[in-house]
Formats: sequence, C-alpha cells, structure tokens
Amino acid sequence: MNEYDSQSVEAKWQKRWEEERLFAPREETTGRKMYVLDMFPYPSGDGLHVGHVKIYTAADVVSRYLRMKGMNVLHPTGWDAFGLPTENTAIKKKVHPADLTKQNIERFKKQMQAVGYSYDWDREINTSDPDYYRWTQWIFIKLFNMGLAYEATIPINWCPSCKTGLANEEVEDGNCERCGTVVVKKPIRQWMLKITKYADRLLQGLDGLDWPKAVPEMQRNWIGRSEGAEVDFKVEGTREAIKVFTTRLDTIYGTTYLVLAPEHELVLKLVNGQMDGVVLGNKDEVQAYVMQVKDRSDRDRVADSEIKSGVEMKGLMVSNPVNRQLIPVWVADYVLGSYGTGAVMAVPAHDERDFMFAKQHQLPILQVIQPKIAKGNAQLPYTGEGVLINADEQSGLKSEVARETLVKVLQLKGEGRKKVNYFLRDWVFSRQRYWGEPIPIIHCEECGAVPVPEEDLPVRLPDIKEYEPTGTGESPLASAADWIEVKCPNCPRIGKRETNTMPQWAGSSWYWLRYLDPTNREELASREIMDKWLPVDLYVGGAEHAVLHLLYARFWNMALFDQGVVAHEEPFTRFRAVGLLLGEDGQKMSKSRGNVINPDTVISRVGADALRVYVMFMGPFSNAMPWSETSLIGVSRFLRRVWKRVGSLIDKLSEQDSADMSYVLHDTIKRVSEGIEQFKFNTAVAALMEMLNKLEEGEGVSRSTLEAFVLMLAPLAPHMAEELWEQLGHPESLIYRAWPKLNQSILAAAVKRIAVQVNGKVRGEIDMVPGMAQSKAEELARLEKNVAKYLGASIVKKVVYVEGRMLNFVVENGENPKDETKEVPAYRQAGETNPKSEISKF
RNA sequence: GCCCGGGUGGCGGAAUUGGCAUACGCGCAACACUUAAAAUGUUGUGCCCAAAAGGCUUGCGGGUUCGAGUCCCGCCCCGGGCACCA
Repeated sequence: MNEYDSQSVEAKWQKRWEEERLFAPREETTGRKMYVLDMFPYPSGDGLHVGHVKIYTAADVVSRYLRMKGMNVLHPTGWDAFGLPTENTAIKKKVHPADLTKQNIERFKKQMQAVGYSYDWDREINTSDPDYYRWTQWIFIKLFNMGLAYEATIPINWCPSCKTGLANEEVEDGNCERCGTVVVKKPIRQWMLKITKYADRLLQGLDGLDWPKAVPEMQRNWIGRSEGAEVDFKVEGTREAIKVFTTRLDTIYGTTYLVLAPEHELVLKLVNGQMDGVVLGNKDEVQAYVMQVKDRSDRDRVADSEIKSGVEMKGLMVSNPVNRQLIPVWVADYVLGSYGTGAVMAVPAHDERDFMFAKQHQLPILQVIQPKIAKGNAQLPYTGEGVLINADEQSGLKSEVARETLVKVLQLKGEGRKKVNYFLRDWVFSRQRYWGEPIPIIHCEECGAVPVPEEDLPVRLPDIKEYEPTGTGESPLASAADWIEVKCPNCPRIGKRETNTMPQWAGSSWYWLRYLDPTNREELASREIMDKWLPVDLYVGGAEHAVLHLLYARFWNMALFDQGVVAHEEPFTRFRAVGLLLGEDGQKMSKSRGNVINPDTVISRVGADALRVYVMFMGPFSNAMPWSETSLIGVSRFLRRVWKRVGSLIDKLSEQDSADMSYVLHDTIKRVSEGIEQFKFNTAVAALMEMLNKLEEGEGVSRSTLEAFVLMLAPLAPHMAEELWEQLGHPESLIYRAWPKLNQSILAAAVKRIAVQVNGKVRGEIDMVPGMAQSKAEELARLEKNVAKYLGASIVKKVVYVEGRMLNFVVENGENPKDETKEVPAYRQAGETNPKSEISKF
C-alpha cells in the first residue's frame, strides 16, 4: 500500500462532500432531530485560530457521530461579521469595512473547509448582510414596542480609545474588554435594553440547563440577586425621607449614621439650596468633595478601599424609624450611586466598610448583635448571625427572625418594605461607531422616537466616506446628512434617523434561529420550522462568553418567547465550554509573543485528520492546554499506522473474529461511543489506539470488525476513513453508514482476570468465567501459590466476592494489626450496613 | 474577601463512579535496520532496593469501609470568576 498522502485524499473527499451536499439534514431519517451548534466565528483579519479548530472539531465529531447513529442532524455555521476590530483595520488600511469583511470571510471559509467540517453550507449566514440584519432590527423594534428598549442620558462606561460607550459586561477590571484602555464615566444619550426586567427569569432558567457548572454560577453572580428591605429614614425638619436598602434589617438599631453616594439626588439638591427646611452648614465643603470624586474612574474609587473618604452633611439629620433616634448623614464614595437607592444605613459594628469608615471619621459604633456562642465579647465588626441586644423590645430575638419581624413592623408604619435588588444593570445598547446595525428609530420633534415601519426594513448602513469614530459621543453616521433626514412615519414632519449603531452582540443574540430558515423574506424564520428544530440540543463554544453572549442570547430568546415568536424560553439545552488552547510556551497565543499556531501550516504538514485527532486527544475538552508539537507528531504517527495496518489487513481477513478480537471490538464500540457522547474525546481516541494495537498483534480479524474500526474512526479522521472505506469496496460515502452496534452480551460473557486479595492487598489473580460461584472462585484462588502463602493457617473471618471484579479474604491474624485492635461497630454486629454510608440508602 | 473548578509518574492524562491506580499518548533508555543520522520497528520505563522477595505511592493530616484517587471532617497549594453590591 502507498504512503498516505493527506493532501490529495483530503482534497478529494472535501470536494465530494460538497458536490453531493451530504451535510444537509435528512428529513427521511427516522431518528430524532439534533441541532448541533458551535459559536460562529468573528472573521478577523488574523484568520482561523487553532482555538476555533478545537471547538469546531468537537462539534463536528459529535455531528458526524449522530448522523451515523441515524439522527437527523442540523449543523450550520456563519459569520459574526459586524464589530470593532474589522472597522479599526479598515480605517488603518483605508478600505471599506464591508470589503474587508468579505475578504476575511473568504479566507475563513477556505480554512474551515480545509479542516473538513460537516457544515450545511447552504445555510451560511452573515450578520452584516442587510437580509440578515433586517431581522436584527425587526427584533429591536419588537423590544422597543414591548417597552424593553429606551433612551437615557446617564453616565456610562466610555472607552476613550475605541471612542464608544460600553456595556457593563464589556468592562473587565475597569478596562475595555477589547483594547484594555481604562474606561471612564461619560454621560451621553444611550439606547438601553431593560434586561433587568428579566433578572429573575434569567436566574430561574439556569436551574434546568445542562451547562458546565461554572457558567450558570457566573451568570448567577452577575445577576447578583439579593433579598432585603427598603427603609425610609425621615429627614428632620421636612416631609421627605431617604430610602436605604439593606439585607441586614436586624442590625438597624446599630445605625449610627447614614451615607449618601455622591451621585445621590439629595446631595445635589442640598448643595443648590433647593430643599425647604434644611440648610447645609458646609455647602462648599460638600460641593468640593462631590466635584473631586466625580472625576475618579470606578477603578480609582475601588483601588484603595482601605481608605474611605467622606464628608458630613452638617445640618442634615434623619430619624431611625425603629426608635426615632436622630442620626447624622454623610456623603462618601464608598457608597455607589448605581446600586440600591444610592444610600445606606451605616452599622459600623456589623459591617466591615462602615466599621472602617466610622473608625476613620470618629463615628460611634454600637453593637446590636451578640454571637450565639458568646465567647466573651465579639470582635467587631461582627458580620455573622446572632441574638439582638440594645434593641428595645426586639432584644433577645435571633437575627434571622428579627429581620422578618422588623420588616412587618415597618410595613405597618409605612416606613419599610421587602425589596429585592440586583447587581445586573440595564444593557447599554448603542455604540458610537460605524460598523454595526443601524438602530431603526426615527427621531421626530413632534412624535419623539418612532420605530421605522416594518416594511421599510432594513435600514441600510449608508455608504459613507468618513466612518472614523468622532469621539464626541456622536456616531460617524451623523455626518451622512441625506441618509439622516427622513419623513416621520407618524406625521408629515421631517425627522432624523438614529445614528448610533448596535453592539457586536446584537447579531449573535438570535443567529441560531436564522439558520433554520436563512432565506425567508417574510419572517425571521418560519414558526413551523422553528418548532421542529428548537431548542439547540448541543452548543459548543468559549466560556469567555459566559456573561456576555450567553446572557444576552438568553435574554433575547425570552423576549421573543414572550412575543410568541419562539416556543422555548431557553435557547440552548446543553452547552459545553472549550478550554483555552495555549501556545507551546504555556502562554496565551498572540502575535506579539510569536507563539501562534496556524492551522493551515499544520494541515499542510500532517493533514487535517491529524490536526483534528490531535486537538481531540490532547486532553479533556474543557481543560486549558498548551500546544504540543511532539504530541501532534504522535497522533500523526497513529494515523499512518492505521493506514498501513488497515491496508495490509484487507487481504488477510478471516471468516470470523477470534474471541479475543470480538471482545476488543465491542469494548471499543462502547468506549468510543461513550467518549463522544460525554465529550471525553481523548478517551475515545485512546480506545481506537488500543484497538489498532490489537489489530497489529492479531490474526483472526473479520471484515466486519475491520470495517467497524474504520467507521469508528470516521467522526474523528473523516478523510482517511472515507478513503479506507472506499478501499474496503464501498463506493458510497460512509457519512450515513450505521454506527457499529454494541453487543453487551459479548462483553458480559468474556472471561476476566480478577484480583485476589488477602486483607485488601492483591496477592494473586484468577480467571473468572461469568456466573462463577463464590465457592468455585475461592477454590481457584486458594490454589494460587502466593494467595495460599498469605492465607497460611490463619482463620478466614470473611470473604468478599464481587463477580467480575475481585475476591478478598479477610483473615484474622497478625497480618493486619488493625483487625485485632479495632472494635466491631454495633451496626456491624447487628448485620446491618453502616448507617452513614451511601450504600445503606439503597 | 466571596463564589466556582482542580491537585494522580519526567509531561498531557485514564480509572466502568467504592473493587488489580498509573490505560492511551509523549518523553527517556537499550536493541534492530543504516556507513551515519532521520524515519521505522522491538523491548523496557511510578518510586525505594544491586537484583529477587518485599515495601511504598493519587497535595497534607485524620475518619468511614473487607477495600478509598473516588465518600466524610480539617488543612495546604494552583487555576478561573466576581469584588466597597450595603
């Protein structure tokens, strides 16, 4: 047989798969539908990354496996084509982002096809295509009509380098997620999406998902639900009250002062002298403090949390609703304007931040919770639960109980109520950049913000000359004068188009729906088709999107569900996250480090199959893993051996398998199937390697066994498998050939070598025929020289026999000193199992 | 600080979920082929001991069990996420 030529074999099969359109779903199959989705790539100028290859190969292996299992598989891909990097490169190279995107897509597509992915390319979508973003805009209008999209002028995160506003989710550690520049606060007019309205449902939906544990956990933390109470502290001398939020209402008797965030509206009012009944004694001081704090970025504000600055608002006093005590009010930037009510009741004895602040500003500290197990005096601040002291009639109550009691008391007086707060903020949805979906809104002096009528969609991105970001908070679209001016849909006036564009995340927040019906011009997708295919059965991608794409997509899907567009609330039933593929030096791959592995080079050197099998074999799918050149060579060696061995066996096949070979086959079927189903691809590959080792040793290989081996290789190394399949005399592709059938009884009937232990230590082995009685096994075991030696003349207290596993003689003598000294527990004497053990439950 | 995930040979890792720890691969060593090297093949390869016999070994310490990498309690270390969220 010839040396394997990966280049020509791979080209041959890729061409054939494409010509025969083999990867479209097969409606005639009787198996269930399976929607296998991977996160579509952003077609950057860098080309396909081997990290993509790891994700896409996993999804491809599963898709190919499921087809062979007789299921109707939908496996599409497309392009997440709007976004900043392309726009930035386009500006630098002085080309249009659309042209650049087109080039990048062409390159990506070629690269992806070279790996041999089984996508149904007839469903390819592109988020920057007007026929696609028309529906992104359509959804936006739905959200607008549902009251979920609104305009607001608030201080938002602004990246001075990208010259655009960002969502909270796009800020990492105070830096822009894209470029790493320190984010500043900038008040500009924004479109916001009311994701907070879905906070509870986004939280609840997580419970039913088959996702890696960490991802729902991250979303839970991000949503940050906390239950507590809102309490009104009346401002002395006025009818007004300051609302605070607390999760520890039980500590309210220990409130020795109140703190307002510098952004709190009352601060501004008092500085301007606009409040009747209160005159600030230190107006200038307060104003100076607020001004000073305003310029600090969030990161600076948090940077030195040990030092808590603040100023007392002299002349402002509030009364504690539980005991009418008058307490002072401070303004300090350790309280955030954007969470809760922007004001807190400070309980220095039971909150670390309040404690620090009180110490630094000499404010009184009053303990009101006594730890339950009182070891003298509690170390303050004490933040645990306990019993109330110094709390009038509530003294003696447990803190958990006091929270409930006090909220009822305050509720009766109308001065407090239960309240749930979230860390989640509304989604800042507009970007002051060119390369994104235009927001389909027309501003009319008379009618306000009016959605573009459905029949006028899409609102096309105008072709303009100057699309560099302005940096002023205006989008570059603002310069497209004749595009902007448009008749108001509601009245005869001339209105102005919205010039902000949507963020990168918009197009990917619903793309899995469009694959189902990519050319539909009437609807985003036909309801009938959606009902057939949704939800997505398997989603594969990066965990870095845990609180970005995966949260946004769930939100949009829920909103579409509420509109009756889709039938499921959750879009992705099962999600699997890839582990990062690092450079050989263990560092993240980057051009500047020079450790980037290019898939094209790997394919030309060892072939696509070797690349595929390698990324599957390198370790558990979810582990971060450095690239290893030697392991890649190892895998390519394995494939060469497969080629040679299968080729030479074709002429030497036996009528029947040897018993040994038949066991190996079914053991391999089991392990490869389970490996693929459970995303343990490394063990699936290992099983195939072991089977090859057996094929190399053995005579007694039947045609069907050899064919089964080739079929099991097919999802992982499809090109070589097809070529071998053809050489085995099958002219048609193996894509829809049935997966080898597992015969459990062959595994069960096999003779096994089992361990014989004496007091838990292995002293010998015996051959165990299935169904062998314990007495027979014991008899065989005693014949083993080494076993006999250890048994000696000692008394056998007990024999533990697990069929097919092991045989253990428990003997009573000096061999295991533990036995002599140990007391036999009561439950054992009674012949019962350990009540603490798991086993006793069954 | 809080919340997840994880510690198994020189390295990546496997272990039917409580039943022969170290499968598979890499690396290394010896041998074969070769003038030589590469490639390929064969054999060996957890640690201690010259070897056999034997003993030890899944981050550390305890416990449950006939039997623990796996279960329970307490610590240590590494990775990730969030972080003045009241």
